[in-house]
Amino acid sequence: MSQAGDDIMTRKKRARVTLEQVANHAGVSRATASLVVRGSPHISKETREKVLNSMKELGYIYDRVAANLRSQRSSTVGLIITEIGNPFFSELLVGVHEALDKEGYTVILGTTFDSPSKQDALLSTMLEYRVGGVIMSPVPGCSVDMVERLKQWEIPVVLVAREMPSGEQFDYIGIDNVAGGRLVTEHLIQQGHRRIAFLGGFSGSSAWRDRKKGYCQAFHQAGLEIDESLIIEAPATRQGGINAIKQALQHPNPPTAAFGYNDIVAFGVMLGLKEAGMIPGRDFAVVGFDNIQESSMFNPPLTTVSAFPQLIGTYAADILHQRMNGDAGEAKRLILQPELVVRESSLLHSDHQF
Amino acid sequence: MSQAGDDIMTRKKRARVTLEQVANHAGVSRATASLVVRGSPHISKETREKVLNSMKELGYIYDRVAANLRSQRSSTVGLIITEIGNPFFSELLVGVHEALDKEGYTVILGTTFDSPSKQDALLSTMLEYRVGGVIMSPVPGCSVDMVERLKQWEIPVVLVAREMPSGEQFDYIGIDNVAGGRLVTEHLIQQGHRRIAFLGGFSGSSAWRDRKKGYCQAFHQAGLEIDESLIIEAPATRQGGINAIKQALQHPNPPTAAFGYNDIVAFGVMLGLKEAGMIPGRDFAVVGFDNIQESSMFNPPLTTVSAFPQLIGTYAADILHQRMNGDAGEAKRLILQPELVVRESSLLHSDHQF
DNA sequence: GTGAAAGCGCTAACAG
DNA sequence: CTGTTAGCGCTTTCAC
Repeated sequence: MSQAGDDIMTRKKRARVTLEQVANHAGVSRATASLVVRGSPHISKETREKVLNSMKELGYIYDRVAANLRSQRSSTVGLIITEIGNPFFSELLVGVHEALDKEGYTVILGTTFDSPSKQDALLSTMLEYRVGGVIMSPVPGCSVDMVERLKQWEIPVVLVAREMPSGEQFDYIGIDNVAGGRLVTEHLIQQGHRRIAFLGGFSGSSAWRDRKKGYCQAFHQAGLEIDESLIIEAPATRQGGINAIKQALQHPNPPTAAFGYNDIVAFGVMLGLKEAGMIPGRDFAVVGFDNIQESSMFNPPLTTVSAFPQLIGTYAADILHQRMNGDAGEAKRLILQPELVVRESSLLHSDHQF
Repeated sequence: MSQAGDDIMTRKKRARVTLEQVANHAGVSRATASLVVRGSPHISKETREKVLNSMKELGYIYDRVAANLRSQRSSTVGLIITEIGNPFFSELLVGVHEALDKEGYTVILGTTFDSPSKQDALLSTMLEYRVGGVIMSPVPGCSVDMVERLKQWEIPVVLVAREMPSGEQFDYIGIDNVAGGRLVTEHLIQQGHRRIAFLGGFSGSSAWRDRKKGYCQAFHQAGLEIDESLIIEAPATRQGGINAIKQALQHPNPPTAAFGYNDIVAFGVMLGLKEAGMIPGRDFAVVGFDNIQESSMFNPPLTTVSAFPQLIGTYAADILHQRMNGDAGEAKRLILQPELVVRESSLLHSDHQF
């Protein structure tokens, strides 16, 4: 449960200056010095300056660990994401970090790599470090048990980007994946496509299920039938996209367009097409999901749907901040509406620059 | 110096189970329970199990904050980078985080956005949180003073990617920017270019100065003269690249090729060229630096130099780990050799796929 | 092998 | 406004 593991620790040899030493040096009590450190207004100017001088002179360093222990508070928050490598999450991280930083919180980072046991371990660690709150993107198929433990200790939890089964009790910020899936698929149908593959990602994730739902809705609304064999699960990576499109192309009645679970998959799909001698955006339409920065820079530029990761992060941080300040209202749900961004990868009639 | 700021804190209402309660429940002393928690081998099997059962039953959570306070150790490390938005740093973060995680450390994250005062504040915060070590990429023009404070408290510091003036006392991991700059420039010269702009970045950063040095070396070795007016400083962003190339194109004797300070700048340069009606890779050669993931996906694919950010992160974490375990040897310098990656953006004679 | 007592550096509650 | 006293939850001697 704890495993101190002596080898991972560092012992400080030179003792720090303590508040007591500062107090002695300044000729006041520890309590007074403490008040000065914390900027209390009930301190006379002279005393304050005396103490501040002593602090400077002795090279005093405030010990937040001790202070937090005594006061039973915390100004750290945990951020748990699945993968920093994915730009969607690194942009989300930017939003969270920037907002929390502004409010004076310190961020402890954890990545699960989609492993439930890793996620549990991270949540434990965060509990052990007495974080004041947690922002997390749960791993697919994650059980509420562990996360409920946090709730039990009145540590607010804000979920981002992915929902959790029966996680209605938690605040959630995400985008409308159903609407996003529908937007993308409607666009492709409007471009004349009838056989549209849905590639990459796994059905374990709520985002996948919702995007697929939107995909299906668009088909139904257009009065078209869905060919389940064009829905191919694969890791949400570039390689996953490459493999998925290759499989799709071997279909006896192959698709003419593909909806990648996210932009990374879509990149893979385009690379796979090129390897197969096809030109994405001319011979085959591709769309993605997320609108990460590089999607506009790909060759050809990728049609996709904006998922506003940074904004999600900012909102999540704001809500967490409110919760940590005592807001005990009902669980909030903030669902951003995605926006279709049409680029060349899905416009087969267009001429490319190259 | 501390500014507790009541509003950023959260008070826990429900008290945690303490080790004392576990000890009582199990009918042993606090000290014994503590030994069990830490997996001491000097405990009888029965006692251990009794205690472990009580822990489970009561829902005990180890309090690392209290433990660290008492034992004067720390298993947290601080990671300070300039910007998470830049893929170079997010890949570096991946390397650091993965390696530290494996060793059981917890990472506190900070970003400076290249602001020296922000960097100082972050270092203070990390000190206040009693981090056991710090990995940082110093802001340009950063003074050693603040960082020396850490050294003074025997908190090991490992510098990554950027050096610090008179920072020889610190471990440093980075790439050979001089060699990288030379590689890139030699390549362009070999392609027949004589007027090569060096765009983006600021001379305040050691990486900039070194890359420029390499650029100059290549010119000298080829017996060519350098035109200082083709060296244009600008923010190391896409927009910076756009602006810099526009300025360069207005030169009475404009360049035929550009070396972007990093890949992001190079992307901007290519976008700027397109806006000016030129086609990068056909009318104008562009190379970057870093070889971030998206450089292979750009249109056209970008010639660049691999800077191995993730590897740098991994090495930095390893060295820090050694330091935190008492390795007090001389400051280490690990300089990775960059590798030229030739792609279409610099091969004017090649035919593109589009 | 286990227990008793002391104390890490700080803040809280109350006096004055 | 400032000082006194107690104690956060844990680890560390040092007994036995």
